Amino acid sequence: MDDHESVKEEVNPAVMLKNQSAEKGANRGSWTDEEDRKLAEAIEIYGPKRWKTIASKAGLKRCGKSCRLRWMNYLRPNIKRGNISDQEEDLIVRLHKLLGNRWSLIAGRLPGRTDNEIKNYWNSHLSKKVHQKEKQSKGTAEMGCSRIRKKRKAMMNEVKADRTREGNSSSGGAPGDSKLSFDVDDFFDFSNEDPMTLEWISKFTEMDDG
DNA sequence: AAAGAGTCCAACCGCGACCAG
DNA sequence: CCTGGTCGCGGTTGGACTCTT
Repeated sequence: MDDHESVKEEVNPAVMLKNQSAEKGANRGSWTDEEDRKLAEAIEIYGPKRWKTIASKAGLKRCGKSCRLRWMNYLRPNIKRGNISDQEEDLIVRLHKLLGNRWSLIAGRLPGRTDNEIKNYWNSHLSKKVHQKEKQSKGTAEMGCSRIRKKRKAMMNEVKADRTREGNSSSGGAPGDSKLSFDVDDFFDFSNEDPMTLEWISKFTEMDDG
């Protein structure tokens, strides 16, 4: 397994600087093609689970976590990279309004996109955009749409109940993470909706501006 | 052309949740 | 029920790249 290590040194010297402070024996920093290949092969055999096993079986001096991240954000099949469309961007903004920084949930609604990519995209593009927009369009919210109200109310009640149930047990964790009794997947499942009915999301989120 | 500033994005870290023993 | 191992998530970092002066 010395192969990829030497490759790494050649390929990315900057990484080695980082590695100097890293724990002994573990590779860190950017992944090489060789490492990617080994990881992909191991996942083909063992499946995208048991990351620690995969890391060792693949002969990678990486932790399981790192392998998982690499797979999820880069090597996974059907992954879309870059070129986030206006439609996708719009959806991200709306979902962020509803969900906050729940990047994995948001990513789940955007096929082929990763939470990391969306998070990065938000931090570098959208957060500024949205802030500007918010300043511009203050006080233009309007009410309407009973479906929105129903869903919103149901959601808020659940969140509220969930929080009191939990008390103040956790300090830093995502609030009510995946514990909502309504099915988030169902809630945001737009697959059976025609584009026109997606309007309700739009109205839903607009209500928050008021 | 060079230097500095700003932006992007891959990867790491820490924490909480989950699960098997 | 408790404990240790593992996984998944969100926040953060820092090197690479691009733009501006």
